[in-house]
Amino acid sequence: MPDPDTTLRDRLVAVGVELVSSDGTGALTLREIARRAGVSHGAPRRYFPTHLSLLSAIAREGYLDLGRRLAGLGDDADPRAALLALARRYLDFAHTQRGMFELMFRHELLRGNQIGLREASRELFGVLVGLVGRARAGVPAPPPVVVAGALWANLHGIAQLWQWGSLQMTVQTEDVDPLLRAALDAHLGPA
Amino acid sequence: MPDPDTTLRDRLVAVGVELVSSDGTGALTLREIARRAGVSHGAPRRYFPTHLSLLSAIAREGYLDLGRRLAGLGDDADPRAALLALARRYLDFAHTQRGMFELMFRHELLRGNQIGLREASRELFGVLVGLVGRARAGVPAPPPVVVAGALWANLHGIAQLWQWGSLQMTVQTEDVDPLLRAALDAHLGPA
DNA sequence: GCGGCGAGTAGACAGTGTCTACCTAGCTCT
DNA sequence: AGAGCTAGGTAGACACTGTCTACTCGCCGC
Repeated sequence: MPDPDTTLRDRLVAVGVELVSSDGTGALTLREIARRAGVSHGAPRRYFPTHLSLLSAIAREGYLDLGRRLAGLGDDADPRAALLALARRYLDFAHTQRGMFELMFRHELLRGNQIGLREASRELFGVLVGLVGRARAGVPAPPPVVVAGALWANLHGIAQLWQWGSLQMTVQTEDVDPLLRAALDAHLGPA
Repeated sequence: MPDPDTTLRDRLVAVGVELVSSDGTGALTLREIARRAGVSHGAPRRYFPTHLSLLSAIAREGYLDLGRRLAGLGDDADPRAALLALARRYLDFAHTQRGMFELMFRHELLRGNQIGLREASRELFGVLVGLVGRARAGVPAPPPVVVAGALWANLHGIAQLWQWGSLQMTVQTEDVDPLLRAALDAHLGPA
């Protein structure tokens, strides 16, 4: 049911977001998106020169969503608790929004910086660096930016490996929380 | 130049390995592989019922390769040095074998356990657990298997994020080594 | 000698992304 | 008011993809 009040550009992106959520990344065909938006398969070309650019716009929506979910955590009084909350939300996003998460970190999309990932993740990373700095106040080395980088990588790796069951098989535990806590303790030092 | 001495099955996989190395995952078309193997596009079907199963066989080769590169590290006298070497080789593999690395961790391939990833990674993980256990001898908690899991995830995350430049942009450093050392120190405790 | 069969060919089919020619409603300008 | 232009979309072609099916050919055991 196409809403005539919104522009086709927005409708295409919205349809894509819904489609990747319900049917996964494999369903994100240019023609299928156009079909669900109620236009011919040539119409998207007016707004997106290539299929990849449309996918990028959809992925961008995912970054905005993730950013919204992690917003406001930087001001928490207890930086350590905030980091744990951030980690959980990150994992939860990866789990509940599988398709979108997969799309967001596709190599083809990120190469060439088609989407505003640079800006989106820089902001997100800034929050992380701030929290890490406060959580490790007084610890001289390594600098917060390095610890934050390693922590982000850790978080992302856990999300990735956990998602397809590689970790469940080796690490015998039914939820990620112990792993998350271990990672946080490791990077931030003992509580 | 098809070698008539090897079976078509092996030739297809070999061609795929070469192709993904030179032209990336996008070039791994069923028809192109068949073309380079010197057979018609229907021939692979005799050995691989579906395109995905052929890709899985190719990815499997990647796991074997990675396993070979990490082999022998478990016996090192200094477990910490061995872990650093392992981390570097893992990163080096991800960097020099981009296409293969990307292929190996595709969701579609891993879902359904088409390839022998379970076995391959379990063995690899065993080495990791052993090294972690020795490096943290005397430390009671958390158990080595959890630390190893977190460490593996960290390693993988660094490889992934580093590969597409997300980390270079935020963490301002030209090589990964500081990040690797920071991660190792974090998970293993101070040297 | 011959039937069966493993191994590969050839073609059809639906579906894809891209490109190009076309159409058409709505606007501006005289 | 009427001509012309253009943004926004249609329709079809093209080369390509993965899958499926009918077929052919050479080699084996009997």
